[in-house]
Amino acid sequence: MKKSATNMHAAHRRELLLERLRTDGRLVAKDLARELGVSEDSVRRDLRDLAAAGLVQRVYGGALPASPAVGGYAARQEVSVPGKARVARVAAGLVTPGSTVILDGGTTALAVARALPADLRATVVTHSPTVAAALAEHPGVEVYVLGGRLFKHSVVACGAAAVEAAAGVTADLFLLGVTGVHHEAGLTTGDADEAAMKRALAARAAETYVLGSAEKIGAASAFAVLPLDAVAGVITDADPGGGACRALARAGIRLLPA
Amino acid sequence: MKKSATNMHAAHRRELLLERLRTDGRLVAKDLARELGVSEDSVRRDLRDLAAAGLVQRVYGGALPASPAVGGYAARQEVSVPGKARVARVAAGLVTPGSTVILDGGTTALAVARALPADLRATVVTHSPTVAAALAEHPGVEVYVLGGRLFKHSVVACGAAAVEAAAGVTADLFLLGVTGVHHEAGLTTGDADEAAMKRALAARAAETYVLGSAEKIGAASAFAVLPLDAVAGVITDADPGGGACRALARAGIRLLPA
DNA sequence: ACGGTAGGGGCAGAATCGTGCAGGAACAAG
DNA sequence: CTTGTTCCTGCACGATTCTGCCCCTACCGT
Repeated sequence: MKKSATNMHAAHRRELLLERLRTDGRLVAKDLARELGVSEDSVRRDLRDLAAAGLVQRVYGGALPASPAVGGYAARQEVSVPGKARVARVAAGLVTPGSTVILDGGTTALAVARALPADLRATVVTHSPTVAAALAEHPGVEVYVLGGRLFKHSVVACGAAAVEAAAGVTADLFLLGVTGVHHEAGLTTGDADEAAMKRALAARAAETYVLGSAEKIGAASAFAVLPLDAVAGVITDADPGGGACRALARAGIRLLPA
Repeated sequence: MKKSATNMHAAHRRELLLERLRTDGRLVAKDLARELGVSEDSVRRDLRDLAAAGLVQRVYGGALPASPAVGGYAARQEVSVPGKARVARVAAGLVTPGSTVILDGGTTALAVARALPADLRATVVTHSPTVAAALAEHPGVEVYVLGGRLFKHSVVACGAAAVEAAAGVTADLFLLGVTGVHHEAGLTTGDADEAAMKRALAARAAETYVLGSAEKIGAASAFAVLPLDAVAGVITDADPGGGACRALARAGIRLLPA
């Protein structure tokens, strides 16, 4: 059962590699090995063959798109921000095998779902249909969807029913996506119901980490989700020396570089 | 095992394989053998013949779509069967403005979601994250997602929690997707939990219509969902003069041509 | 220059493939 | 109703492919 899914066929794995290349703009052999659940040798072999076929350009430690144009047309539905992928990869590393994780909605959380190792055995709770659909690809991950009224803008379940459903959950970790991480305004988002939902989720997890790609740092939206000191840390690819980051550091926030 | 389901002819099984390929984006010989109840050798032979016919691309351990372009993530949600689109259009026409509709999971239901008029004002309840995400594009549709454990194969919420969540819903119409519409076996699907969920949804709607594209008519899967006389009708693009359709008509089933 | 890391090749085990063979069911002809 | 044919299916066997690990060499960063 899990055998067949773990035992990814070479051809299919290469399809994934190419798709991944379009998404991230580059391929790192080490990460790929971990996330696909195969040895680095196999990834190396795949990259070698793909390079031989002219589909990728081999570089030390990984591969790049064969032609610069190939990497560009990725923007089908999401902005291919490499920083977001890095944040997602670090966040995925926080997920301990066997643990229960609440995964927020939004494009960054979706990237986290895709960055989870293919053979990871864990339980993921999410109120995002999009994230849930993505996790259907991970045979070892038990997925629980929280139901409720769908908030169309970010495609997540919100409202009283969703908050109530969240109350029945207990998790080790919550990976929270926001639109603003500000040293005074704290963590903010653009919708009141969404903020309440995120708050309810945070209350059900032992630890909360914020997915804070660079463009979020120093920004503030309309509705407060949580104060900064309510979370265990912020995962970000922003320049640690930048003003916004220093302000956060002064506020005693733990920053995890991505 | 039930003879009729196990003893399916090779031709029919290949139809299932092709549909499965469109759904999953890949075919794994081992899984197929287990799920279809035949030996791996037979699956291998089918894959070999399909590859010879140019319908699939053979790879080690399974098969991929013949054209690499249709194998990606996007194609997985694409409904490439024209008949399915016709069924979906007819089904979408059954949705009255202002009414409340329960929409099932699966590729056909997804096609229905996309076939709904862009300016439709209605309420849609679904246990499919994929369908919910698609409906986020419809600003006039109020979407309620039913939560629960995610059944990975068809990407729908199932289990006790989902059934319980469904109990709180009252709808005018339920558009039900199944894998088999058989004059004796009734409406069937491939998973027991999924069958229970569909049953729970049918109980909450005043009327149930079945999304029965041609390849489903006359087929039977392992688990019974409902008897044929429990539904108001079957929407299908199958030949009304065909044997399977005539058998259904003899059973008193209302067939809506698509 | 040196330690650490990545790449290439070989090797053994495991999984998969292709083929031949025999049993059984469906079907047509007698 | 019986018989012969055809097709499908499952099992067994050898051939092929894939994978992970080892070792050695080449390259990168300090």
